Amino acid sequence: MVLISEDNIATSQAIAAELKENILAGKYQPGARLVQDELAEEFRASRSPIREALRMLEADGLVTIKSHSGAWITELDFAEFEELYQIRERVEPLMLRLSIPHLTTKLIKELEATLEKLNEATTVQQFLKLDREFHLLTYEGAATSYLGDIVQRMWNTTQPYRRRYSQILEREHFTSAHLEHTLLMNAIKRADLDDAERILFGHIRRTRLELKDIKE
Amino acid sequence: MVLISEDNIATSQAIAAELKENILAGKYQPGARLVQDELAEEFRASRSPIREALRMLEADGLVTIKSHSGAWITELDFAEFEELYQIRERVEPLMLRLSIPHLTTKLIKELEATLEKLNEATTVQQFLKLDREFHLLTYEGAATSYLGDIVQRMWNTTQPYRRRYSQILEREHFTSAHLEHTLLMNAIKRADLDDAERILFGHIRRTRLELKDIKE
DNA sequence: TTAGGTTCGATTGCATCCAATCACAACAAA
DNA sequence: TTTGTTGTGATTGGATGCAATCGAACCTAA
Repeated sequence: MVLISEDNIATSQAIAAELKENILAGKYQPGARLVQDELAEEFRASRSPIREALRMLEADGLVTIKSHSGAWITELDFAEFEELYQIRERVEPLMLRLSIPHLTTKLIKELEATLEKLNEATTVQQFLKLDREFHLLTYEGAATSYLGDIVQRMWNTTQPYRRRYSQILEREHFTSAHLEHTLLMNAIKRADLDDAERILFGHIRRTRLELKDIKE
Repeated sequence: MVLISEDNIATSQAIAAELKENILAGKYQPGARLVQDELAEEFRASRSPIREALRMLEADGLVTIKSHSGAWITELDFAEFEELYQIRERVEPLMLRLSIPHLTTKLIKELEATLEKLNEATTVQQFLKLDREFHLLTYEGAATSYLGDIVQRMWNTTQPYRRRYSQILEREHFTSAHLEHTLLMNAIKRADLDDAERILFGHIRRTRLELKDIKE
């Protein structure tokens, strides 16, 4: 009798998962080449599951495949980065709206704990990690099948760039973020859907514009 | 000297493209099983490119793969269908906004021609085909790298269901659509971004709600 | 009858080998 | 120099064979 249906994961999926971790952790630079043979050796597998894993990561937006040529860590120019933020502005408020009514008290406590740690973060590293954790937690209540994928994908592909750009952000940015996070938390606790949407929209939009300023 | 860089397409890509056409044309019912061996025979290829093609279609949302089990034409329950429409409401107005400023006069003429044909459509088949054509054309000016994929993906996966549900829509629905399309066309010609966004949002939303009514 | 276990055919997943393609360097011609 | 051509090594793409896995029918025992 099997209690937990462990869904016998294929090795291609395991490889994809591990590669994904590595990429998100910043092991590879955007634009870095991924050679099938090298990966095969690294993961002690043949090239077949590697190829499949690369296709999966392509679907996640982490890797870009060019036929007969190779695979690279996805690289964004600033226009693409900006585009992704514009999509986030539209899409994440919807996800938040769908999530809030189903947030359990346990999740809300978790959220508050994360927010507290986020406010005490001293390094940019910590800030980014906890910021991601906080926002994705606010979406936890949304039982979606597509929206969640889209949102995750955008957080994934923009990850290396958030890291890169955040280094040069002014202190002001972080205090604004801090205030907005607190407002968002309150709106969530009040279950005020419209207000929460509006705050989140503004939060993402402001970040986009500040990053754009840096670029110019 | 090669003038058109024909980007030597791998057979896996060709297979993916053809399969995609078939699926969108309704050759397979949602939920239909896709067996690798059968497809391999049909396309006179081995299973390797078939597997890759299936992964690509999975990324397009057209196919759902379950490990060690098989691939099926993606099937949506009504909740998922509704979710996709809610995403469309948020995302397509953005795409329209990014598109309008770059629409050439040639494209606008094409749009008007399509709209005219759309208004004269007599069968549901024709209506669906031209409706898709019209809307996707309005986005043609947007030079996006991600948004376009997302939007296309949603039109793709909901295609069989639009076909199914449209059969039972009231005449009223089509007259509303007709009016909204005309308003949209005018807003586009005026390059009135806000108005265009609003009309499109309402258009998608109304469709979603009418389809929901049918279901109940 | 029904719940649980077992077997077996069908199908997917992976490894290996060979073919196709590309990128780059070396060379030739203007 | 610059442009075009040709070869060659590295790498990806595809075919094939075998192993792993699933699920459904069949059996067994209560």
